[in-house]
Amino acid sequence: MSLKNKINPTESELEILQLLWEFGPSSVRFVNDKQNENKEVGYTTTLKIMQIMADKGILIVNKEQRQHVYSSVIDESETKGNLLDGFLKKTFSGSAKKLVMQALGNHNPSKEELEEIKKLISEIENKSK
Amino acid sequence: MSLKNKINPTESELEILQLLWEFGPSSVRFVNDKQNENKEVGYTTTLKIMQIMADKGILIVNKEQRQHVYSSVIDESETKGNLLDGFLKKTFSGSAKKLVMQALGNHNPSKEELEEIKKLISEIENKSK
DNA sequence: TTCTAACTACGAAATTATTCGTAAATAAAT
DNA sequence: ATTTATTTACGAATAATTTCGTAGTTAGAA
Repeated sequence: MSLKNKINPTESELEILQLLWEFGPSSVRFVNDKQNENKEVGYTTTLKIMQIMADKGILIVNKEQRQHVYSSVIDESETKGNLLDGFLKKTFSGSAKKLVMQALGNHNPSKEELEEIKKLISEIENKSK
Repeated sequence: MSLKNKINPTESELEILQLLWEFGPSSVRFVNDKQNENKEVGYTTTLKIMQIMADKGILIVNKEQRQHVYSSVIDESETKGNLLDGFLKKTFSGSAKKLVMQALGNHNPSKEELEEIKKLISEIENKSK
């Protein structure tokens, strides 16, 4: 994909994407059940949004069975990268540093998390040598 | 402020807040001019949103002069922290680590940024000793 | 076969956020 | 003093997203 097709899922679209990324291709029923573990969401609401996503080309549908099976077409980390980018611009004037520092400062990361991050930093440093 | 008043500015509210945080108490005209350096925004649009924000208690207005002067009531880093929190939940299942790693991985931070982040990490590590 | 339950299709209502037009008030300029 | 420009007030139009009701269809159970 050469020219970026900047996909910006809405909030409820993202919610559904997260489930499809985690559990793979799923029926509306399955997705709706998962959503209802957290908060009440009407079945037809989930259906409608998944249909809209399919229209937009974010999902593809397999209609061979009566229970249609939906799968995500878009890549998880690419999409999250885009979302992060937008959030970064809007909230931290595009500075990853500011965001990272706010994230680290606010969230009391565990020793293990810090270790992983330090590891990642040295990897990045080594790559650019 | 004891019980969190979870303030969630919308996108255009945040845009205005950023300006008020940077430049301090300002008139609608000033804010609107700043906005128009980037993109066209109607004057009454800016006015309306700032009035709404004042209604919500996000801004306070000084009406002594004809040009009302608006100031932010909410704290910059607290608000950004809240926004980050929400974004984190929605997009990275609340894991600051995932987000930080995505941010660092995606944004080719400069050597200086990495240094600052490492410094911050050691500060956090020392604090918890 | 007939009844019932589950599913899709569809459109409209509700919600939230944003934009804009117009009127009224005030100050500044001529 | 009259005109002109700037500002606030207000409500309505627009837009985007989400929710929901209802009808029609299909599959499975009785």
